[in-house]
Amino acid sequence: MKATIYDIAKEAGVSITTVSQVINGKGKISEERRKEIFRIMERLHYQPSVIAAALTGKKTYTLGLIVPDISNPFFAEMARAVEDQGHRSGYSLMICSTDNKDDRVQSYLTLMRKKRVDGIIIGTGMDDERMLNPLVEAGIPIVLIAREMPSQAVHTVIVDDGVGGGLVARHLLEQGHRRMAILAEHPKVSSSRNRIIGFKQAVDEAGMILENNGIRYCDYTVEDGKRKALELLGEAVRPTALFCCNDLLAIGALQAAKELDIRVPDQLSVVGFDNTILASVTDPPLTTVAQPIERMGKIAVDLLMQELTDPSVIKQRIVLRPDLVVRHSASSSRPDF
Amino acid sequence: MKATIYDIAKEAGVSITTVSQVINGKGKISEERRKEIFRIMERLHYQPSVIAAALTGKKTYTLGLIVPDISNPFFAEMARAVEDQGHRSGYSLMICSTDNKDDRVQSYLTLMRKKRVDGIIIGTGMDDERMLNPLVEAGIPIVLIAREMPSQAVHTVIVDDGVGGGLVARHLLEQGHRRMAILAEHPKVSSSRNRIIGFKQAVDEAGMILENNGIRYCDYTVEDGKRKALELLGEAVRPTALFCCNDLLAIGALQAAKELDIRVPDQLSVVGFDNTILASVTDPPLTTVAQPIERMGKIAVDLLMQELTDPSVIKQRIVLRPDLVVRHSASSSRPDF
DNA sequence: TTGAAAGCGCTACCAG
DNA sequence: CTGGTAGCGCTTTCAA
Repeated sequence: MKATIYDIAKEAGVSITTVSQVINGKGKISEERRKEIFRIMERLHYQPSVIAAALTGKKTYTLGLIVPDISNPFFAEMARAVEDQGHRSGYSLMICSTDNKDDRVQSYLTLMRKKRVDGIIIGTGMDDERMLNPLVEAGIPIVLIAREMPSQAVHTVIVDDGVGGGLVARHLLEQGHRRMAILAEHPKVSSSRNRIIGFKQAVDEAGMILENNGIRYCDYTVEDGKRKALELLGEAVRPTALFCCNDLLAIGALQAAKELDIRVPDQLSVVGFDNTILASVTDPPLTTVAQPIERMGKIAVDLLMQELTDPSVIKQRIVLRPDLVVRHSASSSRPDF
Repeated sequence: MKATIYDIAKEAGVSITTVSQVINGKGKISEERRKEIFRIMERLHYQPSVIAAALTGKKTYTLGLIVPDISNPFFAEMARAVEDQGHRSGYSLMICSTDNKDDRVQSYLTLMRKKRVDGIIIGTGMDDERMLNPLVEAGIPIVLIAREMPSQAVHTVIVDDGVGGGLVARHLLEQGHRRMAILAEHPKVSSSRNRIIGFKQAVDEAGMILENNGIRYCDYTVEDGKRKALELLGEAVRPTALFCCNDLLAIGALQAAKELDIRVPDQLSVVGFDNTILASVTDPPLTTVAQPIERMGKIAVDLLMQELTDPSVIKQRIVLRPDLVVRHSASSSRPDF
């Protein structure tokens, strides 16, 4: 059977209290005893049970990360950043992919509560934001990453999506594009919404007009991006530029263009968002907006740690600045095509 | 404060035993009481503590997944498959990225023990395989995925790497390639080793010779793949084909070729391995070997579940067949270049 | 059908 | 410095 704290205590001829203190580096134990006890723990392959410790009112040292899909490079990179930063403070990471389905979100949220995670980082959207209420009321530290939910009093770490959208619009406008369409995520996704708002606003400011039917809402997949891009590019007067609200959609757009024998960037400019590893390997390499995802993950964890230390900290909303990464998928408009 | 089983019991005017039974669907409780108790749990926002349940000798319903890097698409896809299959049986997933560093592997392995996970899926290599001994001795179910460790009596799910290497060799050979070099992972990685062995064997069988200096060992990154490819392609008589032991390295090779103005596939053929999402978006799209990663993740979890149910099950070694996915990065050798 | 009581392994508080 | 003891929230006999 597994060794317990009792076994160690008995073997060392001390009380479990002493052993406990040695494990946690608390109290004052003679150096001699301490060494001896460590030796015995080693010999018996003893591993203190985090479970039992957690039950005693302490922490589980586990953080939950809820995202739409961990196999999506953007969220995978986010997970890595969160994992690393958490690990530095001794926390491990439980990941949950929701596919943006509310029932999965709900089921995972419930699970996190049952498992008593110390904090939750949420990078997924949900139709009904009230799902979070029970957790907030229960005082579980929560931070939203790359998402916003104004209705909830929780920490938030985001990139300024509006600025990002504006960056793209101005870049495209500068190159002479006038007919620009958008491949958006589902309207319920705030980040996507804000990117579009920023984009439109910059277009407005330039005195241009973006036609409404130039927006297509897509699932978070390459396939759907391709499908919707095909629709957009199949129209009589097709756009000369496509702003895609994430890299996956942009890749779909690239594939659609290839299928229609439309050359990128000569005949069509495509801009993505996120700057995942994918953007650097496409043909042509994707011009896209970079989110400082590593930073964001780090900050999200720090916020959690802060709240864990002092539950009364005021909720913060941290907005990072996105950057336009110019590669080769966008160039000047060529009206002659 | 959080509601406990006592609160529910008191509120319902029954004993905690009854509540416990209702929660777990055990014992015989009158339908009436059952309903009433469920109603109260709902009203008090009660969530049974998995922690407490686990302490009582039951399971934690948590699985550990240890990989080199969750932000690497191959492992991210693996994680997703494992997460989904685990979720079906009520398990959640704890992920750990080791960067292939033994001290990180060790630290995570220890952590999993302390957290009493019910099983561990290992997709990372380690220099010292004996690190697993304590876990095996402790009877913790372990399954190796996309890795092998003959020295350990654990379940293993892999793709037949030798066959995969052979597939690549024959494909390249058929197209007339004779000077072929290899971008390999670290020699300690069994999968990479076997791919090379299979590749060489097929070359042998064709009566050809592969020069030894044609192998470069790389870190698991695009950058290093590029660096080593640059070396290989900078030689006096450069290879006409590059077999890369994973897609990341293949992308590095693609980038190196572009930098040297070597056209792929006209002047150089590049073949990858893994068939991650990356392979479908490169320029040109990558010919690569597909591992049925979803299947593998599912099987790995099933094996764990099996062992959890019956610890005496005999350890299995499941070998899946890889497939060559022909895209556009490899074509016939053109000796005139 | 239902309840009382004995832990699970560990921490924290209070004595000594 | 070190030990005793009371739980933490839940499951599991064993009785009733």
